Amino acid sequence: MRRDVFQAIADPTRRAIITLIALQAMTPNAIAEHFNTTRQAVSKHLRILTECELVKQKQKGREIYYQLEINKMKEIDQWLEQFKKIWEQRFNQLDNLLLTIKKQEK
Amino acid sequence: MRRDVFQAIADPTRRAIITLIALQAMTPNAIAEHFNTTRQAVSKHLRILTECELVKQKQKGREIYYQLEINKMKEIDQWLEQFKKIWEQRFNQLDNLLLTIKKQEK
DNA sequence: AATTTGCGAAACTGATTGGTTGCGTATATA
DNA sequence: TATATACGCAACCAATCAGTTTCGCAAATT
Repeated sequence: MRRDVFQAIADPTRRAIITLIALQAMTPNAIAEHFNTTRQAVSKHLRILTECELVKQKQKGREIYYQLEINKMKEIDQWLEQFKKIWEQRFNQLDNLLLTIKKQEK
Repeated sequence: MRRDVFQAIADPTRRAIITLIALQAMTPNAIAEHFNTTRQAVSKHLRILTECELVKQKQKGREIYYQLEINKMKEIDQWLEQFKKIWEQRFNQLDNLLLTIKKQEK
């Protein structure tokens, strides 16, 4: 089963959860109250986020706090790196890609 | 139906296609030859990529070249911005988030 | 000790997805 | 003009997914 960071952030609810717990670890119930959804639904999202190591659990009595593994978010940034090179290059210099396409078009 | 950039890059094949056409516009057949898949499968991915405006078509006779809309990739970067602030802050200063959690733990 | 609360896990369901096959159309070539 | 090629689109199928319901367990409260 594919379960990586990109799969994790594909879902808007999961992105909202990530943003929510980025600054403050929270329990599934607390997260669910922020959206219009049930604890179980949130719990499922959290499981996916945990599986791909975007989120970490912290047991505190019978409560479980979920906190963002911010370092994992860097993976997305690293993947974007290759495109950043392209768009920065375009900003600074002649647009080589368009030139290539123009040539193909004769 | 949710069809945004994040949904688009969730699929590994689509990420590969994006990387492939980033520097060089290509036809569906040419793309398919790069992977072990059929033109139709690639075509479906391209349709999704087109729908969320990550990719643009360029008709050239009976061939259709697909080219990456690199500007759209910036949207992902913009979303990451909020987390970049956090991880840079952590690198430079005291880790406020962990402090908060520690406090919660008494 | 009994009840409530917070939670994960499993079972189920309807929606969505990725991929294949087949068809129709337009361009190129013979 | 007949054939081959490049392609999009629609139909189909098996796999997966998101969300709900139900259950059981463990910690907290009474």
